[in-house]
Amino acid sequence: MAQIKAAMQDLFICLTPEEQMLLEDSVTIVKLKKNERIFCEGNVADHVYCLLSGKVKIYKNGVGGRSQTVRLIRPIQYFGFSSCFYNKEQITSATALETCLLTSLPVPLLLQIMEKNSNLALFFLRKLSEALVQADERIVNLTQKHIRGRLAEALLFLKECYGLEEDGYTLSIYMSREDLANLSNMTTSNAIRTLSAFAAEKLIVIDGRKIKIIQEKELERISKLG
Amino acid sequence: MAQIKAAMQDLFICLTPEEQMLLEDSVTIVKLKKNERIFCEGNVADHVYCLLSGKVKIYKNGVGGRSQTVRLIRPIQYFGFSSCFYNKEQITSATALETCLLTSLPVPLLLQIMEKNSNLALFFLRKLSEALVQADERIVNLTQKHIRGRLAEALLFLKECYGLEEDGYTLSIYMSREDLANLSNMTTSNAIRTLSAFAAEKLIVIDGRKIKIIQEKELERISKLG
DNA sequence: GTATATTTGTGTTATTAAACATGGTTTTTA
DNA sequence: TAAAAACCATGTTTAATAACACAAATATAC
Repeated sequence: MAQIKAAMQDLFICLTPEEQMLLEDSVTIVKLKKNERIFCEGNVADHVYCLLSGKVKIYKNGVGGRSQTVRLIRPIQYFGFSSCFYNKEQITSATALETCLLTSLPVPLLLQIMEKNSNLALFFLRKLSEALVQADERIVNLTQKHIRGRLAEALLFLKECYGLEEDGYTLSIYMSREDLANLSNMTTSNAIRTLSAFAAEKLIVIDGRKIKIIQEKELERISKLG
Repeated sequence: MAQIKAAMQDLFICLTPEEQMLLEDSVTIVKLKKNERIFCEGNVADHVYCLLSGKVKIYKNGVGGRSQTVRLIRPIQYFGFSSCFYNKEQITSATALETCLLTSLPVPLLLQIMEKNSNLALFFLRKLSEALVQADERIVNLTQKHIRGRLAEALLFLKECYGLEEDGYTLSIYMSREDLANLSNMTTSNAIRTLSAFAAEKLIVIDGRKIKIIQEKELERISKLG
């Protein structure tokens, strides 16, 4: 528990000692296997989640069962809170991309604390702001850029979000081509094809699911240009 | 001022009488002409706006100067707040679609009040939640639906957002085809063409910029199907 | 009220990306 | 370990949409 409090210190420092104890008592912690679902569209949105380790994708199923990843979660990020304070239902789904350690906080308790303690409300206000800013950026990137631009953007985003391995080149997330396609709003075929094209142009090196970013500047150029 | 307080009562009832007075003193009210800009990308985000009358579009300029409308604002909606609590800069632009009456609230004061009064923080928490839920929906709608689906969706959204005229058919917003295209993520040509197609299919009636929704059910079907 | 600019409408062409097909890999599992 | 499943790769075809061009209609400015 001390470790969890340490990890979630940004949240816990908003609280009084009494509130901290209240929250500690009702936080549950879960270990998830790869591909396990955390919640899905239509579920009652009665928990806010904090990812302690691992990687999570948030997505929506659109027309024809096509899945669109709306955002990715990295450790010590909160998620699932968008619907809690407005809708009663989740309007997205969340799935573990690899083994994860996850805490869940009950929304009624959070609301109860927020009513007295505005620090906590302000905490989630900032998180929501951040998510909204990123959603707005994403709307434009996904709609206006062409395939190469979207894939370049996605690769740079993966680097930004999850970082690189010790070699300083390899993305530390290994995604299937399908997941990459869902992130970049394209078909799996086109993700594969465009990835091959980038490799042929020596912008990246592909080794199975491992992707090395070689020419980041050029990827940035492609991403900016659209 | 009494009228403004009445219009913004959802916000004012969150406040103590003292806080109400503080806010009243620093609220400014502006009248805007059609096409006047309220803020643009990169501006310091130091105000939250509340639209009292008129219509406002929030948009981003993407690659190649193409503009993408990310959301529309109707009277007694708040906007500009996404960046305030996270970024210091606006990441979108806002322009009046017609003559508007607008109040602006200084962010530092709002934050000052929120620190003591969590009702206000919760108020904006709900607004942000709502905006984020809608942004997530929008990501999927704009990326996965085809042109007819996107335009049908846009028309239904305009009805939902701004309502109809007294005849019960005519959209009460008159947009240029270009604005409609920017809302639906397509070129102006395609907006014109698809609108003509809908008219030929008797789903709508076009009279200049006036659009009558005739077969709403069928538009819903087209929108859902993609 | 006329000239000018902007918007709308429509046809044509070019480009982009999806759909489909097929074969080779790798991973899972029985 | 063998069989099955899932995934990756690539070529071909087809559909969707953007780009371009130009005329007509409308709005705006002087």
